[in-house]
Amino acid sequence: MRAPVPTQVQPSSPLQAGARCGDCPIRYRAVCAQCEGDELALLERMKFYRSFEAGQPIVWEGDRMDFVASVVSGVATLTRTLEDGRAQMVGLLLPSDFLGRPGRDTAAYNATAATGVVLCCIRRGPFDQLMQRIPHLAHRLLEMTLDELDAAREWMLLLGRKTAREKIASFIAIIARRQAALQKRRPAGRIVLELPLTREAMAAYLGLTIETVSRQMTALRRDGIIEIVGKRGVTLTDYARLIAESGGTGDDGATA
Amino acid sequence: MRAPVPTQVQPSSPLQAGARCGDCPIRYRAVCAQCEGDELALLERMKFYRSFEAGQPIVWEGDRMDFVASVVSGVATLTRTLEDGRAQMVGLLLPSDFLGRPGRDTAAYNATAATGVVLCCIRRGPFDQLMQRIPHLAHRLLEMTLDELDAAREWMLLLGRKTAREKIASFIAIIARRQAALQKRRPAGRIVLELPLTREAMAAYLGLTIETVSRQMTALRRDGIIEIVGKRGVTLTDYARLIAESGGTGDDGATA
DNA sequence: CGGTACATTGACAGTTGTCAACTTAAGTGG
DNA sequence: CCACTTAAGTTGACAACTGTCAATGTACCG
Repeated sequence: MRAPVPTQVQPSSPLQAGARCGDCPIRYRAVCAQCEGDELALLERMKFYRSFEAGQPIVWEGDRMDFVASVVSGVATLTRTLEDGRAQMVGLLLPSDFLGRPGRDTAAYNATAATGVVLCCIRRGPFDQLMQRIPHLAHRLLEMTLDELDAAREWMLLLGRKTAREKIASFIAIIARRQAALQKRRPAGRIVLELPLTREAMAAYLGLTIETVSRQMTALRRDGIIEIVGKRGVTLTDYARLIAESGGTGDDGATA
Repeated sequence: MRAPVPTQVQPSSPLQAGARCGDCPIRYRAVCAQCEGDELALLERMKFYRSFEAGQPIVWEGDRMDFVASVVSGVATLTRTLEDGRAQMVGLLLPSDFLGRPGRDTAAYNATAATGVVLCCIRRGPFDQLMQRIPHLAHRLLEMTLDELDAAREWMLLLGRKTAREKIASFIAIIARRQAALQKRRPAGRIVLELPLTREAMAAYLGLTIETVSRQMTALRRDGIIEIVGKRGVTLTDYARLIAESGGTGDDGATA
């Protein structure tokens, strides 16, 4: 969760600095999805990119946050912490997901780059104004927020009622579905995956300890449900079997 | 969770059928809060009330839902269920909270009246159109949805990381805060409460069993943190002491 | 080819769930 | 108004699951 290497890269990106919105990989899924023409041009002038290495903090709970952002690539996590240090992940941000809250100037969560992450940022003040002027923006953000709320509720079901084994199976299924969606396929049969989270982050996601995550991964492997490749690699022998282990209600509920 | 008595009251209300929006108790907190004049008049013509007795289902997961609604009075719950019947509450709707999702025609959750409930309803089709025409509506709904998302994330922290004792203390604190807020006070010192949920519903809220809820309530009483009155009554001897038992991060995170 | 962070495994303890019996609060009808 | 009925809540004994603490193993970096 902490910067793994002292390589303190400053989070301003040289890469794709001048990339056109039209070429953006998240063009039709992000908060700007419904914007066209003038609206998009406005956004295009205001946007700037920031990059983060795996493990780097993006913002810390309580910090001033003077921008909002869309995840362009990579995976970021939102985490909430109890006074004594117990931490629970409360958001998993994938490409096109939105970070920050319009009208709020301090971060409510710890945001961390789980993998290398590129954000498309806009200063909060100007963005708040755009929200007033461009109904498409507000409308799309509402839609995305409602989706996130659905996902959070699915996640609550997992946290409150699933066993450790079901939690692990559910998590792997979520990653499998997401990966299939990127390739515009339905998940089925044998699937090769790369988990975007460490065991520690998985534990934070699932409300478990690292050790329990590890043991249940081993148990699923022993039972022939999955194969484990390196630290991050997982191969499903049969997607349907994994789903059967996940405790049901596995419709989709994954996004955020 | 099921209708406690066979008194099958049909959920159409005789009460306040013609109540004016101007007199509405949730006028300045509900989705219509920012509407005035013409906008409010539009809503006023379209609204209708429905009442439910404690224990009655409002809508069932997968059912067609042809209206959206605001809770005018009482408490409703949203619940998600696993195939084998394990149930987790995922939403607690208090007066002014919104029920239903614009643009979605089937319910995603089981909604149940925890107490007697009055809903102010609008048919979904017309409401969706109003969302386009009245920016205030969409703006307020976004704001409310973002608040609900925050609350859901606080709830996830509770579900994933708090002990049974902390969960109970947190829940009582949430109810105490809400009640204090209604009376425009800060919660402090000795407080007399009525819990709006049965032990079963509390268990569903907290990701526990009834028995564990009961045991922890007893433990808090034995330790002098609370007094238990009838089935629903609780008296806090000292709000600060309760908070100390709740595991921290008790800022607010309660609403939905 | 090490070094190091990450991951796995084991032994044990503690918390919560399960099953069952019992108690109490509240509502109903005599 | 009280006894009765019934659902809701409590308590106990025990089992199971997950967490804790500690040691060991192993991918992946330079």
